[in-house]
Amino acid sequence: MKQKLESLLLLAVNTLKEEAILASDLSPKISIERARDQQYGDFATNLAMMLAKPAKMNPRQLAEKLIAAIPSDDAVLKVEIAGPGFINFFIDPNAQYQIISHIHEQGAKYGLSDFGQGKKVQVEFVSANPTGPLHVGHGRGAAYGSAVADLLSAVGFEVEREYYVNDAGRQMDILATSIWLRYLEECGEVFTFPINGYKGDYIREIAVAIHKESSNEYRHPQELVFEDIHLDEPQGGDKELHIDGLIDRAKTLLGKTLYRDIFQSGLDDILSDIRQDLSEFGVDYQQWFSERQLMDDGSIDEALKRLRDAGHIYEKEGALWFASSELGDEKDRVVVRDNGQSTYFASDIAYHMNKLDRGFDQIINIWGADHHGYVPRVRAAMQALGADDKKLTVLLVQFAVLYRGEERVQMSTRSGSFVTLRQLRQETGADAARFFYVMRKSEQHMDFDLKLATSKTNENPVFYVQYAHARICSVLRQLDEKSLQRDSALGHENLAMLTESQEVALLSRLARYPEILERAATHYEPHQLINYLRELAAEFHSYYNAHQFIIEDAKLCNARLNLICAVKQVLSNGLKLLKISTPETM
RNA sequence: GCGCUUGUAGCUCAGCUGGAUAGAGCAUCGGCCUUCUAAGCCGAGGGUCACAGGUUCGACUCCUGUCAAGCGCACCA
Repeated sequence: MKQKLESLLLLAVNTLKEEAILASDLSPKISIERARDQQYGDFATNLAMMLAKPAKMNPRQLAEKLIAAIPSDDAVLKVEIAGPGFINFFIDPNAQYQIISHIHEQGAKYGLSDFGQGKKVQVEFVSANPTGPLHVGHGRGAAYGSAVADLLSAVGFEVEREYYVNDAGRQMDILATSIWLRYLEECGEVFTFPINGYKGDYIREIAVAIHKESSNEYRHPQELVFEDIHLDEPQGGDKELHIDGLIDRAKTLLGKTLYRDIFQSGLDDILSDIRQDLSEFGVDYQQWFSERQLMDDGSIDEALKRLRDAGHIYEKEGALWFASSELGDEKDRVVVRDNGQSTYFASDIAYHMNKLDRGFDQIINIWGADHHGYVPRVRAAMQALGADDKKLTVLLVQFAVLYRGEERVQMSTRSGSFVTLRQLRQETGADAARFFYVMRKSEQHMDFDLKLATSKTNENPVFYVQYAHARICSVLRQLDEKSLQRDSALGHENLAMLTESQEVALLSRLARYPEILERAATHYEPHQLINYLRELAAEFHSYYNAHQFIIEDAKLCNARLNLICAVKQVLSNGLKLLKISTPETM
């Protein structure tokens, strides 16, 4: 419909050009909007106001001439000038009714499009370090990332969802060492657990499992373990030196193979937990990409070689530096430390090189907002690798600040004191959790009140939308109970009887769904879909309270049933896209 | 100090590429169940869109500055 109006307006503009009212070199961008209010018709354009200046005319006068030049069309009932010079279009309701049969024909496919033309898009999200279970902070990234991916795929992009597994580096060594120490405690060794170790219960569980399987294979007396280790912080030492000493001790006492065993069982255990957690949350990945693989298969060396060949690498103070400041970063970055170890950033360069090599048209990284300072250096790396950094989109998700009522909840993975995503799901249900996370713009700071979200009663808008769906199902059940049959053909013939204000509003709302999907997808804003569903539900509830559907007049009854079935279909399509359930009773 | 993000009703937030009288939910107040689920509906009150300039026919929206909040400025990941 929008396109139709656009072409009509274009014809009008051309006519005015021929009449020399408008300069012939003028090629205005015609924009058609949905009218905000029914009194302004269905669609509106600001074209006259845009052209007023170049045409040196009063906008309203120009609007009159434009309207006169618009060819008549069956679908357009009338065209009006309003306000400072808006041109409002009133669409023939008969044209609007078609949307209902269209929705019934399309069913679950209604709203999907091939807008993306099969372009390959990779969405990488969550990618939390596998050092512990996901907490509620990761939940937002998970819900947002998967919603963005699902939206893109709904509008015709070929989407690959990926989790980057940081299975290398110091944090993982701390994890392995923490597990080993807990294991030693299981064996009966007595010592003070390092302040910088991971203290969560899950560490002990992993240790217990290892102990059960292998008994004392990894055991060493604590005197040997702690001999000559730098003191921990409470003893007046340095917690970082203390833990690093213990890591080295674990590696030497255990040897490469046994240390790797512990490391690996910790990683496997936690990663499979994360995988299951996400899957239960409706988040599934096509790819789990290992950082260690990049190190092992020489990708990092290859990436650094490419940077060096392109002249972006130099040596200083025993370390290798990437000259990222020449490419928009605020300073240069170390890629290989003076001890010969490559940095996390070096892995990331290799990782993005790998992404580029896989031939994606678009790479989307979803990061926590605390990583925003990291964006320029990754862009710099992409440019240095000879790639177009426009292929990269980084979407930042602000942290959800947790409250329990008025009180702010402090969280730390290290100390093991945090609310896990799993706990949240169990308390609120996955539906409410997803809805809540995605309801807000991603870059908006978000207060997540656990008390509110876990209070299962009212207040949670997810119920509002689901309730609309359940109500429609209930109406259809009533038909059965009254031994009535829905006659959709009869309804179809009588759609023109739908003239109540709520009915007209619903028709226009239903027709908007595909536009909303496209906009939500291309702007990476799933909350727009949520808002749409809330509005659709609100209009339905309003309709429900104002009018009866199951009535004596079979024609009107079936017309209304066709309408609410279309509403049910769209609610269902939208909720399913967001991986939120569509209950038939509540 | 520099950078990124944010600032809209008492609270939590929407506001589509700049458009017509800035909207919802919660909270407050008043109505609606002998009729398809009251987890609902109808109505009322509540706003200097942080502040000050600028661009524009038109600014919550774009630009500049100020103020405030969060985050980031490692040879950590």
